[in-house]
This record gives sequence, C-alpha cells and structure tokens, in this order.
Amino acid sequence: MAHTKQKRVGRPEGQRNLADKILDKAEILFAEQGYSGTTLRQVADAADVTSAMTAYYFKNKENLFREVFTRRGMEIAKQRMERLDMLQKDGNLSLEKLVRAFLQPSSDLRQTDQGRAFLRLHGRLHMEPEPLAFSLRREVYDVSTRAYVEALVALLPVQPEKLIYQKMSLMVGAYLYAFSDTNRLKELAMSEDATDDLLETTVAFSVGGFLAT
Amino acid sequence: MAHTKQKRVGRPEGQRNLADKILDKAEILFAEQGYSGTTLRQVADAADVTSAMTAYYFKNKENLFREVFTRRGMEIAKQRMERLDMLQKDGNLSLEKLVRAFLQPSSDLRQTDQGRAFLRLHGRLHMEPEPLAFSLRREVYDVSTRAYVEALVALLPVQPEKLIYQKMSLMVGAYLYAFSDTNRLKELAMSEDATDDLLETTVAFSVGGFLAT
DNA sequence: CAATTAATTAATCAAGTAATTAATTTTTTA
DNA sequence: TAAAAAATTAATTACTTGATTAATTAATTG
Repeated sequence: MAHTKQKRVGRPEGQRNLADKILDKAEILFAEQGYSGTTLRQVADAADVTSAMTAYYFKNKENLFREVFTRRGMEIAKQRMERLDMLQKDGNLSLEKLVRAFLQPSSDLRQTDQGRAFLRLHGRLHMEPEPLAFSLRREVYDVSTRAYVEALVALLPVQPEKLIYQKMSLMVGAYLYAFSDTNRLKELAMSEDATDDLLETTVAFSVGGFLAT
Repeated sequence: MAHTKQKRVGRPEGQRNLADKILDKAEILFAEQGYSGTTLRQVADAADVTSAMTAYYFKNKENLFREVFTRRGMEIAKQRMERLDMLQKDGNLSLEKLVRAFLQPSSDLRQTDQGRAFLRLHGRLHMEPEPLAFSLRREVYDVSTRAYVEALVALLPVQPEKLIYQKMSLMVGAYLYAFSDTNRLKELAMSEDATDDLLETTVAFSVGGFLAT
C-alpha cells in the first residue's frame, strides 16, 4: 500500500490514471464507512496522492461520491434495460426471466472485490444524506425501474400497479441486503462456497413473492 | 423547538427526564443522518441541553448510539419471542402466522414518528461502523432470529437450513427497506392511506418467497 | 443542618476536516 | 521554441468535532 515511490512537486513524467484510482479507493472507503464516515484524506492516502488531487479531479466530497455511484450505477441500469429489451424482443417473457434480468447485473458484481464494494455502497445508499442519496437514486435508476414495473404489471394483470410497486420495493430491499455481504445471517450460517446460489435463491424468493396474493 | 426557558448554571429545581429526551432526539438524528453524520452537538441542541450532558448520561457517542438502538431493539426482540411462544403453545402454527409474528412488532412502530425513526435507524444499521453495528445486532437480535429460523426449518422440512437462512435474510432486507420510509418507490407511487397494507403485502411476499423452490 | 452527591452550564482543548492557494514541473499547443 | 495548459505537492485556512474540566446550584443523606 505504501508505495514509497519518489514524490516530486509538479507534473510527473509520463501519464497516470489518478482519477480512476481515486474513484476505486473512494468506492471501497465509502462502502466500508459511509459518506460522512469517510474523509477525503483517507481517500487521498489510499490512492497515494495529496488531498488536493481529490479537489482537482472531483471538486468536492459530494461530487466525488456522485461520480463513484453513477459510474457503476449507470452501467447496471444500462444492462438492466438491455436485458429487458432482449426479453421483450424475443417474446418469451416470463416472471422468472424478468426478475432474473433485473437482478443479474447486480449479482455479477459480486465476483470482484471492487464490485462487492459497490454493492455495499449501494445497499447503504439510503442512509446517506437525504438530498444526495435521493437525487442520485432517481438519476441513476428511475428509468429502468419504471420499465420493469410496467413489464411486471403487464405480466401480472390481476394485481394493481400499487401492489406491484410495493413488491418491487420489497425485492430491491431483499437483494440489496442479501448482496451486501454485511448481513450477519450470512456469516452466521452460510459457508463460503454456498454464496454462489444466492442469486438463484433471490430469484426464487422474489418470484414467489410476486405471485403470492 | 427553541424553548428559550431560563437557563441557569447548576442543578435545576424539580426533576427532569433528560436522559430519555436525549435518547429520543438522538434516535431521530441518527436515523436521519447516520452515526458519523450526526454530531453530539446536534443531539444536545435538539434536546436543549449542553453537549456535556450527553457525556454525563451516556459517556460517549458510541455508547449513546448503543443505548438508542438497544432500547427499542430489545423490545422488538422480546415481542417477537412472546409471539412465537404463544403460537407454539397454541399449536396451530402456520407459515403465515410465523412470518406475521416476526414482522408485526416492527410494523407497529410505523404508527409514531419516533417509531418510524427507529425503523430508519435499524434499516440503516448495517452501514454503520462495522464493529459497532455488528455487536449490536448480534446482541439484540440473535436469539430471537435463531428461534424463528428453527421454527421455519421445522415447518418447511424439505428446504435445507442453509436455504432457510438465506430466505430469512431476504425477508429481513425486504421489510427493513420497505418499512424505512426512505425508499423512493414508495414516495413515487404510494399514496398516504395505502401504507396501511404494507404489512399485509410484506407478509404475503415473504410467505410466497419461503414457499418457492 | 452540614456534608455529600446529583445535575447542570460555560469554557476550553487537542485533533481532525474540507477546501483553497501558491509554487513547481511536464506536456501540449501555436 | 516560447507560451499556455495540465498535473501535481506542500502549506495553510477557517471551521468542526468529541471529550474534558471547573464552577455552580439543588437534592439527599447522616
């Protein structure tokens, strides 16, 4: 971690990719400690730069958080839309396929440390300062979530839209909690290798939930 | 809020109940802003005392948080156990009754502002500093959660215990998210009066989830 | 009623914290 | 190649933060 590479004042030779490095480290720290609990100094130290660099690239702390979240969040939203579009083109839409399409992009992130950090960050987002978390989630997820709700309503015409929304909310809460690594049920009872079927369990649980009346 | 009541140095006449007042205000502030995002000064100001009072009654910030959480958390855990015991005595155990018994105490809290604050606080607990959140949840909820898992395993003998644990985790995530007031799906689509059947929806969703294979 | 204990405010401290600025060096542009 | 722009560190600023202490007043105890 302490690279102890000769540090000189001024623009260094060659080129680096400090912005991404700062984003990566910030993602991990925000995930572990939350927004308020993380200091720009910690981020700078982790990225092995001075704290002025965070300001140079990201202006201020709030903006850094936004960019950390949108970077990966936008990607998830995009993948969700692509999967939904494909399902709808193919015409063989089913509840299970729909639920799986929604959850798969998030589940995929569990394969890397950096991805798991984002999941934790996302799972914890609704505890961040209200205006920040609020506008971020709206900005990043609103369109795709609405699209899925519409598809669900079409697939389950017996249930009123309001109910579908509630269940959608329950599904989101369920997967965020379960994918976030920090829930204690997991470390209490799940062995390491058993985490692979978590997506399957979550899909089954959600499908069962949507079908229930 | 600004009571502007004559403040004098020294012990005041009569008696007050500042400890509870501090706990109440801290509960709301921790719920809104999280642990790191809340300062002891904010708590003291909200409770209309000096910040030294928080130290006098609660020693330090971490301990204040612990007492805020355990105060209500222990009550929920107790009620869950009582409801489970009653169901088991009566002998007419069903999956739906079990799920409802688990969720009812939390759902009841949604009737008051103070209770909703706790739900938010609890929903956000798994983002608080790891050692703190960890030991707190263990201390408060472990016993009752294990009891419910055992009951569920007995009721659904086809499903391995590991699976039941995963589903329990999904249910907890779902209800915490949905009961926490801050998820955006709700404010997007749910009218005020519609929130009353949230418990029913959550019970149905969870039961469907547990039954699904 | 005198001494002790409980409850409170005001003042303060040391350690962070986010953000800014000036100086410095390399790279790009004209 | 000279001037402008980009990328960086070191130093600093103004402000918070959690915690502690001393002084003060009321209540309790012996």
